[in-house]
Amino acid sequence: MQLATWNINSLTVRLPQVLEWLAVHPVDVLALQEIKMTDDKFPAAEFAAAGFKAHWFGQKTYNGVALITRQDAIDVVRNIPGFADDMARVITATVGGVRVIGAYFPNGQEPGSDKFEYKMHWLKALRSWVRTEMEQHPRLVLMGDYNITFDDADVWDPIGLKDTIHCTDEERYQLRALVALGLTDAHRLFPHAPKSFSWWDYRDFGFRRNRGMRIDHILVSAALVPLVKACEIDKTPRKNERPSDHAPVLLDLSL
DNA sequence: ATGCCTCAGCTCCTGAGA
Repeated sequence: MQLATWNINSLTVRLPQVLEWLAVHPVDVLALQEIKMTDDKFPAAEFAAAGFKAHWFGQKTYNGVALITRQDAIDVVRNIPGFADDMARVITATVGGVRVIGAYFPNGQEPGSDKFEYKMHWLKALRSWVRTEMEQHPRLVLMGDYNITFDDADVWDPIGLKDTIHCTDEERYQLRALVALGLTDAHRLFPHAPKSFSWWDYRDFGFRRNRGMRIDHILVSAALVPLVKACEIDKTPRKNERPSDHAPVLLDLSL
């Protein structure tokens, strides 16, 4: 079983690239973030023509998430039950016996800002949701754009970016608290080249200079850890003429 | 430096992203 997550920064613009990527990587589950469209605009027919089913949760202009699957997804839940939120950020479903949560974590903009406070509240609500889901689903994957680095190894310039957004102690504490529920960062189960990032700024040739961060993550529950065969960031789509600023992250499971 | 990209939208600028 193969799963992947990709923040595509507008599905309207990136649909051809997503379909092209799926043709090369026919994963069982692809979690998309920042589809940036209302539900009536979602290109379900195009995915169906390519052999994929889809569940989506969008909104106007911003945010929006989807799960693209080869087989049927069941028990679909949108956003975090019990947490009032006008932003479309989370979609959960069961695929092939695995509970999959695809999430677009808030950016937070700047420590101390209202958006940062919202990010902290959202992170606590998500943790509560993941805990609940883990109780019922031993096989669980939480993947998406976390907008948080684990530590300095995930940052191209840890000194210059110290205590800035995605790198603050508060955010990293919340990420560790998620892990403490019994999740494992699949990427770190394997050796990777130093400075393996999943996002690069569009500006100043960020990708060419590898000035990026690893903020897109795949966390797996304990029952899945022995089944993880590989976890890789695919930088190929970032080399497109009009790329997303994020690269997809792939997980290979013995399932 | 409030910018250097990129995208959406009540679109010739602004807000937001990260």
